[in-house]
Amino acid sequence: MKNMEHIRHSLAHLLGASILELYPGSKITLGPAIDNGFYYDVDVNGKITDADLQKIETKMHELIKTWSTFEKKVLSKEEALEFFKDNIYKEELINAIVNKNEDITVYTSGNFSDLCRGGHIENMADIKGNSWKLDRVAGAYWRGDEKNKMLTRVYGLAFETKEELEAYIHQQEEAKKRDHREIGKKLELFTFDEEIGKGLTIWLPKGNIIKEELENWAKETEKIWGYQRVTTPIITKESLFYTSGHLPLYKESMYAPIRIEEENYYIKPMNCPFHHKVFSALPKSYKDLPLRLAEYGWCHRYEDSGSLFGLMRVRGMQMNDAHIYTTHEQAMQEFIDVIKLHEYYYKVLGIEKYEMELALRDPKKIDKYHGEEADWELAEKMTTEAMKASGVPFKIANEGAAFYGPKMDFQIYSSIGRSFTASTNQLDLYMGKRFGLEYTDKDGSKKTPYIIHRAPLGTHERFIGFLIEHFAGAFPVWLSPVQVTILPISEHQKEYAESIYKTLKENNIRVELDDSNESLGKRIRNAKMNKVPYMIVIGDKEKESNVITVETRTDKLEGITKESFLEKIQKEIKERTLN
RNA sequence: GCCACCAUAGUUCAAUGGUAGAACGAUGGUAUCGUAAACCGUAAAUAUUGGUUCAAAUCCAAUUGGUGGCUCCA
Repeated sequence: MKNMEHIRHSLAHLLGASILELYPGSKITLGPAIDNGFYYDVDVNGKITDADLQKIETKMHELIKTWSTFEKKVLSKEEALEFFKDNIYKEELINAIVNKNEDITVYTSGNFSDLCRGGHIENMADIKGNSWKLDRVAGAYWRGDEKNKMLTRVYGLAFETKEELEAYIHQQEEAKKRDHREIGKKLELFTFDEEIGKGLTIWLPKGNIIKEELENWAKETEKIWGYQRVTTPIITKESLFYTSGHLPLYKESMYAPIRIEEENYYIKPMNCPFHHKVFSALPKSYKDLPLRLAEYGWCHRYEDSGSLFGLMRVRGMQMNDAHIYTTHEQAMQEFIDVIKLHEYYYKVLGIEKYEMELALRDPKKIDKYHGEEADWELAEKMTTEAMKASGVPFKIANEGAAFYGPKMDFQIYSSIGRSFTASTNQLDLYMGKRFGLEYTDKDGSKKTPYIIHRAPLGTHERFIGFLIEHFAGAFPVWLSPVQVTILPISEHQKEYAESIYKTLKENNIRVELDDSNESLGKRIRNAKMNKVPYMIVIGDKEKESNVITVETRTDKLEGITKESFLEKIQKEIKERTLN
């Protein structure tokens, strides 16, 4: 794919050149190749909107005819600064190159020269005219820093052939059909309301079934895995968040305080400090550890309005949260157990291919992290070893650690390709000290527990958003809002249909009897569009033979009795079988 | 939050600055039907506020909400 990268990079040059011609006085900055094409970030003299893309594309087609190869030239710092004298961005880049003691190279094709490390196609004529197109306009901060000026980024798609480009575009369109926002609307799972507020989910009855099923599963599982449930308030006096250290760091993403009786109360953005208070409520012995405290805590975060995204990024969220307080000796095993718990959950949900990311400290933001160096080193060592011991595939990221400790994240990608953290498992050697938590060890000495923060099912908002896309709305039986639809062909079979409905209903199956005034074909269509896993059509044949025909999403089970169907579906629900 | 764009029945879409329409859905009725849309009728909308104009869904501004990115993040 080296060649593809060269093509994309060359096209970025062409894009930069075209923008300069159409918008004289603009300052071009950086234009790399990316996974599906290329972009160029420009400080535009004027304004580029989506409607202008065609114009730029036309210019590119015009210019490419005058380009052939890229000529390389090495410049001295002075020459380079002179060459790019009106461009402060290039000036910054040149100084950075000089600081790294690298050559300053400029590549020229046609009458366009750009500061560039190299990596171009040999001959521009080899790029097929219909294998690329401009895609969209976006904003991007210079050097990715929000304190800097926002530049205009023009994205382009580029592939080796026209067919590949079309296939990519087609695939993107298909992916959009899985978008949880679309499916959520069609299947009536959730909604938002302007008057209630941005990012505050309204779970409709059908979506709420999924949420509750997931919750029940987690409660059942955590009980088996030795967790105890607690309930803590959603608001607290501000001092709690000073104790935790969250307030100075996260104030911006917390809802403003409620002032009452001359005190400030905050709505909690996370549950941790509350669980620490549960720990310290009663004296603890090493015999009490590991102590696993779980809660479906209601958290609210005032996220930037621009970053909200369907269910994947919301302002109000219910987290599958728990904190595990351990002795120093137990911490590693507990961390591994949480990884195993993740594996169990993913297996049941049919999530087979995944890679965990172990987020360590970012050396560039070392000030962000609290606590002692020795604890950090230990925590990073322990988590790395635990990951290895677990056998779960993972990669290390030297960024993204929480301010109190390293974390293992499960990254998911939305149907349109955005990435999110779905689950998390964090080792914290710091907060225990901060909250003055202690337990009495065997020898009578007081020790600070280590804390594991974990949410294998993340927030249910995001996790269900992910599951909607994962299953494309066709949930396994146990999660399906409607599990069975019964369709009597005509009024003549209504009574028999009702008896089957009653049997299933009495056995806690989410069954619907659709005897509405519509044609059978229409009612079947409705059931299929609603992704109902089982459909039972009742006609005279069934009524007389006292058996039923059950259709799954893919199969047809003929002539089974309602008793054996009930047994089958109950088993599938109990075992949370995928289908 | 920042850059760009978008906003018409519940939904998906129409409508040169000059009478807001359709389909599905909802609802009332007719047909009682064997595997992905039966037929007839009814109700229902220009996000909000202000401005330009003889006249605004259409032009302008602000607000609200959404979309694609950037930054941030479960």
